Amino acid sequence: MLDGLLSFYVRVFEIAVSRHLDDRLAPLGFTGRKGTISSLLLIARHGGIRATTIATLLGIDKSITVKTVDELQHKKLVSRRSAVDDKRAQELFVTQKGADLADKLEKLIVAHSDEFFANLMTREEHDIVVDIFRRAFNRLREVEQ
Amino acid sequence: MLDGLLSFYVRVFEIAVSRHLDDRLAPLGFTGRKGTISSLLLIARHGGIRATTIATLLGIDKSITVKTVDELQHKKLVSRRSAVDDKRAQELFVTQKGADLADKLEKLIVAHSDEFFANLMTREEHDIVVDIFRRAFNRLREVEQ
DNA sequence: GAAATTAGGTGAATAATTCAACTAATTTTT
DNA sequence: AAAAATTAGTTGAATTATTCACCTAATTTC
Repeated sequence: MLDGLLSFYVRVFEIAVSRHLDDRLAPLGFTGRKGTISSLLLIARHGGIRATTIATLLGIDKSITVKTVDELQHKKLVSRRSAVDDKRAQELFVTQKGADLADKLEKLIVAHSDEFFANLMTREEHDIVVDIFRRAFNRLREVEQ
Repeated sequence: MLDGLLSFYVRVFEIAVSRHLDDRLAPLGFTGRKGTISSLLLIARHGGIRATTIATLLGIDKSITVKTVDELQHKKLVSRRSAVDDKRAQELFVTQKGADLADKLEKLIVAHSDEFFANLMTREEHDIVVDIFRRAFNRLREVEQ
């Protein structure tokens, strides 16, 4: 019944994978709302990215992004700089501390994701799913424009 | 960076697919917390299922399940009946009204899931992913026992 | 039969999300 | 070029969801 439903699996795995990541992160004392890590990594890799871009990329409300960035800035991981070409816009950059943490987190998260799914599917299956999802994700972002 | 991460895609698609379902459900005036629909469908298809089973299946806290069932019962969609073999346990059943709603919802959700992903991947890709996830899901539930 | 575990449940604390509203900057219209 | 509409970021309140510790009663385990 819920058996052939991709939406169901996406939900269930989201819950399970989040829990797994929390377990991995707990020893590091890292805390933060759900989109915090994704946001930090996005800023680390795309210096100058804007809050709105993060919001549309992750599919969340922009007010959440603002709160997330506030948090990251308060921890001195991220800085805001107003854009020269648009004084409304704030460009986001990681600090050195933020860059270091992003590197650490990225390694940890790649390991976590691989480990979590390694128990559940073969490497080939994993790569097939990633490939399909990657293209689907790109299409999703096009559609939502 | 987040690019090859299955955990990332699972999260992003969970957000997007939930939103899509909410849009589809809104006209029907159906409201309920996140696991409400999954719970109702599980009870409809597996009459006599217990709250704890739902909780472990969906990977959520049992207190959430209790609240969800309270809600469903209050709407006269579900009834509790204490099990003969274990007086602590409550077996869950749908009422006629619950069964009707479950049928309606199931059709709607299958349509929603198919429609959502049809825009993002081919039918073959969809079926490949479902197949992999189905087996992964079964393994996940084994592991968690 | 005592001790430990399990099912269901409660309620308070915490966290996350939504939403409407606001300012200031920018773009579009007229 | 002034007026109108839109956009980026932000705030705060209301709502919703989740976690957690704890409780009772029933059942197992020892």
